[in-house]
Amino acid sequence: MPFEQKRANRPPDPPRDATGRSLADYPRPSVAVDTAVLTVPDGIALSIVLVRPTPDDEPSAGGRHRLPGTFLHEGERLAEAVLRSLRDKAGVTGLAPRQLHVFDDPDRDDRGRVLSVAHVVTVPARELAVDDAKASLVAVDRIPDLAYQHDAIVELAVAALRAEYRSAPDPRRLLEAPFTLRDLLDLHEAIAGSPIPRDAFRRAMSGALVDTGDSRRGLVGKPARLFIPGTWA
Amino acid sequence: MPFEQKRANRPPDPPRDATGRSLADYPRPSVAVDTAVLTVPDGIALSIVLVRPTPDDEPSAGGRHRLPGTFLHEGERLAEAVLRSLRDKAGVTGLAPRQLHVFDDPDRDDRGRVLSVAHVVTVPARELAVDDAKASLVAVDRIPDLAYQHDAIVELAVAALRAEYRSAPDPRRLLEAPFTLRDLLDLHEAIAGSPIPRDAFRRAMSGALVDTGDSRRGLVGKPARLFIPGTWA
DNA sequence: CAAATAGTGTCTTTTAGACACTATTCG
DNA sequence: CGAATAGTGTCTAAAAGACACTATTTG
Repeated sequence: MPFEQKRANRPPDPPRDATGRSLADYPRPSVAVDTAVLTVPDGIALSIVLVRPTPDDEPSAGGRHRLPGTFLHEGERLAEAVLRSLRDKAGVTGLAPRQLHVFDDPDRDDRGRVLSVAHVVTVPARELAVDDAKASLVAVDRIPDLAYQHDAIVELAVAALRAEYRSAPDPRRLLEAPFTLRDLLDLHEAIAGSPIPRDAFRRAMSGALVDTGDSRRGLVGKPARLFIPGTWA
Repeated sequence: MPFEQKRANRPPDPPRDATGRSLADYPRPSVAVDTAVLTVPDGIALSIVLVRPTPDDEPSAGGRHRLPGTFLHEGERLAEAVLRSLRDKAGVTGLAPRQLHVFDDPDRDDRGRVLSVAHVVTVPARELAVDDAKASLVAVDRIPDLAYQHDAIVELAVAALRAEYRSAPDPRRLLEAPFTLRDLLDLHEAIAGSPIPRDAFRRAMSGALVDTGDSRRGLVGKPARLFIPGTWA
């Protein structure tokens, strides 16, 4: 590829600053986004989308799974890049990616200096359509060894989600309202990864929920009341 | 400046990836670091280092104060860039910068696309030597309007520090050990920005402190026992 | 009716704040 | 001694877990 052709893909040279230096004088690393896509498919296990290894991967990936990611395009916001990278692997829209951390290890990628901005998004299972040829859904306590130090991102993502769910009933709207307290308890136990006492949970949540007055019948037993999240979650 | 000379400052072209595309084909934004340097000078007010406006600043700075920052150099880690940017403005070493957030607004800087990675560092007042010609120390509840949306960074930095000090006596080693419980209380009140009940604080902290057996005499009153932080803080 | 699930009442433990008290120093 | 600061004991209120009980459904 001739040099001038490559150059055409670069952003135009920015104006000089007051000291006479252009921003082009500073080295510019490539910037990537990598995203932990979290969901709770069956009310049982907190799970994450992993992209299957492909022959196209660089050697440093070592045939391991990785998180979905992409390079930042020109003029693009980080959140936009995250959503773009997820459209093909899982038909999801309307998400709010949250930043976790910038990984800046110079030797993380074979292909040169790449800064990776790790993100987390949370998706209701009903809205997640994973392309099984490209990716798979794996419970977070069954994660294999990942490429590009993506294991660290998974840890940060899970910790961030757990922290959010400690202070509100359903801050990421994983449940379709209205829901029963049992639905909510199952969700919280899946996210926390540990059992939560039933009655204490009930009272802790009741202040943040609005009783719709309706009920839902199960297979057996007393019908459960249906709630919607209160005003502040 | 001739074109070839500018190019010499750029990083060497990285190798191609498996799809035949070079990383140079992706646009590469400039990357900056901006840092909230927090300290508690007199045991009274949580304060931050602000860089005075200079005639060299770009128009978008609007003559306002800003946080210390710099552009990322070639092959440099983000934390290294943070420490380098602080060496001249405040003679500090041995700090552990923590990332807060990446600001990616495309219009944030006049000079082109700049990603800014916000950081926070916490410095004991005794180790901070602010060059008064370049910067000043301002209490966080007296912050003027800042350039480059740096106000948002200050808020994140203060919130991060407050969260840290809610769970440990002195996680950032702002006090020189050994210290009295009064020293520690004053520090916590300065960071929290609100009064803390004396006796409850005492009992909450006692489990995380080790009594040295020594005391320190004040101007009047009973001498206070001296403590050092326990093993896990 | 029994089994299963939903929901409540009450006890205890823990924690934090309120408040009053004791202890030791300086002038 | 009084003023000032350091440190403790105890009461109360709020929150959380343990546990047992009641309530309502299906089969």
